[in-house]
Amino acid sequence: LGIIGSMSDLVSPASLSFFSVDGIDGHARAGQLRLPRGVVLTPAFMPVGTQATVKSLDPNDLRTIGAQIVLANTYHLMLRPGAELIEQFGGVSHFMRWDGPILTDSGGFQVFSLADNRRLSDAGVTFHSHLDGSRHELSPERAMGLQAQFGSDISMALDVCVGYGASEQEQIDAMRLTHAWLPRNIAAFERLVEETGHPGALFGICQGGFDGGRRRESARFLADMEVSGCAIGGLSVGEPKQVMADMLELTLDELPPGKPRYLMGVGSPEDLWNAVALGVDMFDCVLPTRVARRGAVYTPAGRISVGAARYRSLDGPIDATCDCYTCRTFSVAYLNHLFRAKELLGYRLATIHNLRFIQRQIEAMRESILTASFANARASFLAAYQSADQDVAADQREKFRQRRAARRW
RNA sequence: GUGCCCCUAGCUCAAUUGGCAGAGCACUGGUCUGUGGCACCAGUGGUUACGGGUUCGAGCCCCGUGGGGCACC
Repeated sequence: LGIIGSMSDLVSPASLSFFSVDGIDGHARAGQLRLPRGVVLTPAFMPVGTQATVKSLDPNDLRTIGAQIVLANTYHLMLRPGAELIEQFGGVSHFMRWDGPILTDSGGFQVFSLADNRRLSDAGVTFHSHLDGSRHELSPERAMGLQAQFGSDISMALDVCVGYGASEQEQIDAMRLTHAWLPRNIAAFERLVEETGHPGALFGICQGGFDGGRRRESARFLADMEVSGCAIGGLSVGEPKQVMADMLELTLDELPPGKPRYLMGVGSPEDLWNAVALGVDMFDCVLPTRVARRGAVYTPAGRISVGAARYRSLDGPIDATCDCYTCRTFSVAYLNHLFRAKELLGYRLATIHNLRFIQRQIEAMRESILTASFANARASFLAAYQSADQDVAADQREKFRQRRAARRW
């Protein structure tokens, strides 16, 4: 089949193993990740269920879509309903009746996105709840404890993320704290494994902002650490796509091939194809679910707004090649009606379609890697797929940033 | 029948002393990347009920017509 096989050793702990098969096309890899609650085939996309639910879907929907693992969020769940309650109910998986693996984000991203409301120190981060203003502290040790209470299959290290516009000093400080915290994340995690028998795995995160040298430095730092997987943080935070690709390539160059690489917060269909080509194994992103709730659905030709006037009376599915429940059952005209009427079913049907669309891309990538046809598959996808206008997106981001800054005064 | 009030974008309403006719919703297009998001960005849309008059200038003042509302006969 023209496959170059490479199998790395088990990466600790015993509950987690990873091996990958390198395709002959560039750096794309197909692999398998064993976790306490199941096996994840890579490349993998993790739907985001921040508050222990993928918005508008239930676990049956997720299974039908082909989701393998779901992401939940430490920051949100610690505030509501609280880690003690979730622990009483047997962890996030059992609480939400998703019997597959879950990954929990550490809250590091919220330190970034809630920037108005937090204070960083060497010890950790202090922030005020967006729900009731109450004060909370998050440290590497606490983040690990919470994620163990959540019963996470994969815990994420607490890191510090900065946006694209951040100053040189902010970028340096974020990396410094991320590095300082990583050994503490690991020590706390290992202590929990030993004391409570927590069966999950820990992924570390590298940062580095948008300086190539720092990106390499941070990736090398992470590469030497005793973690089960390596996450790339601080990308897809407002930078142009080429900048992200450049930073990603440098980073991957330094990461060990024997561990899964997780690109956090990505992405759009074209980003997934491009990042897999560079050697990424795992992704999560709110984009497919968020845009679905605004009536934007994916097709092989690009994203369309299903509520647009031109679809008012269109019969037939969103995408004739799609096998999802929505496409097999409903016309575009009906979806158009649901979005115009703001009916709840619209959110669910569009979310099902978008997640299935992404999952089918992921499956196509894996299949093409294993049959040594990834480069062709990627080229034909990208040739047909019209991606969203990045100039418009950047323009709007800038307007939003200015408005927010003005409000702050 | 008499008196008073009202008529401005598709809808609900602003418009300072007479001085560049606006907003929200709706409509049209777009954006969203480890989810403080049912959000955001932009755009179309006007003979200011109609006809006269005063004025450099009228949505605004005056006269008439039409339509609607309230009160009293």
